[in-house]
Amino acid sequence: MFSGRFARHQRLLRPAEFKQVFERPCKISDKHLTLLCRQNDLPHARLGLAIAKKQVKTAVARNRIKRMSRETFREQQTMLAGLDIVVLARTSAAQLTPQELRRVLENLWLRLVKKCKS
RNA sequence: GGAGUUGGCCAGGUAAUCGCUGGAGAGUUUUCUCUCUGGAGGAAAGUCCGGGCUCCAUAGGGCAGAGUGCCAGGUAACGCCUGGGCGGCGUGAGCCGACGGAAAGUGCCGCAGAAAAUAUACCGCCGAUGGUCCCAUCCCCCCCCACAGGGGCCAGGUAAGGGUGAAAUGGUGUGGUAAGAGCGCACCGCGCAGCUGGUAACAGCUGUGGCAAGGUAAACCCCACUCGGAGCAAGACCAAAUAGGGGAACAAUGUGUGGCCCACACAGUUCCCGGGUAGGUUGCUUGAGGUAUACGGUGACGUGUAUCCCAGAUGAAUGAUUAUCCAAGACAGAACCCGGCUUAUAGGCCAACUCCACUC
Repeated sequence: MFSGRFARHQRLLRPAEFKQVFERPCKISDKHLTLLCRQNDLPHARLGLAIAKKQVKTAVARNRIKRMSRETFREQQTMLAGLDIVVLARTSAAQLTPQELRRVLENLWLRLVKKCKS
């Protein structure tokens, strides 16, 4: 499959970093997920996950969304370079199968690049 | 073979590629790269109990509050487990039970029912006894003596019966009576006493008492026993930036008090100290540990020996894709750690036992 890593510096780690993205976001969403993004001054992209317990009840479903987000991010990261992205889940996201989730995410990444890179 | 009961176990497999993360080693000694090796559960869940650990509080005792509640044992401890007793359910293997006290007191008991705690009213039964009235019979001039039927009403007797109800003042039978009643008796039940068995809960037997006047304590309550509070965001350590605190040194420095020096106060520069925020480290996985085996015990479990190290993340790792096999994959994701309980769960496997049918 794809080569491509997902190391520590490619994640949003601190509350302050999340706050930056939430403040002036470029927003993309469908009925399952919402993506927020913002330009950073780095040569690579960074991903943050904010899957609320209130929206997605079981830990298994939360993990599934997080893992799939990371995985698809890892595959698409070259075209996302220079962006800080936060993924938010809605209630319906818990019902998706892994295959559906993958399709939804890949679609969203493409829309995100179109909108926010320009 | 079918139906079932109990206990235990498993929880998709294999291969390739690309990732995440703990540890060890090497290179590089910011940090990254490479190699090897480990990486969710039976419930990790609910947070309902119990304990370890940490900090705080604490002479001792009482009250309040909460919990537990047949007996014995196991355990670090428990509301858990094991064995036993009693009661209930099942043809049976087995299963279920907050299972102390209602002659300390208070409260409550819908509907139905005569009546729901008061031994009495009501309906009903009887009317022997006492009173009264009527009819029949007998006698008749009157008196005395003997014999004497049926019925109504009243006084009164009665707790047997009254289709109800979860529950109605022991049950069944028999004697007894005007009708009845533990009023008497037999058996069963209950209370009390003794003896026997058992560590005990309790059981059995014998004797004795006519039986003492519902239920509810998961209603208050009484009795016995147990319990200090908060939780790993506990707690310990390191520690920027900024502001402020204390101390020391510096000086021909400035301002104020003063006529001036000295001195004092506030500023200045440098250094040190303690508190402490962001952030980081630690607590953090070797433990009431697992596996095997021997011995003790009905068993829960205990003791000895050997052997193994088996997740430790911190925006939070354990995944993705492809191929393939089959019976086509349920519930579900560690967050300081253990022991339980409860709840969710596609299926599959093993052992012991029970009932039914059939064959020999």
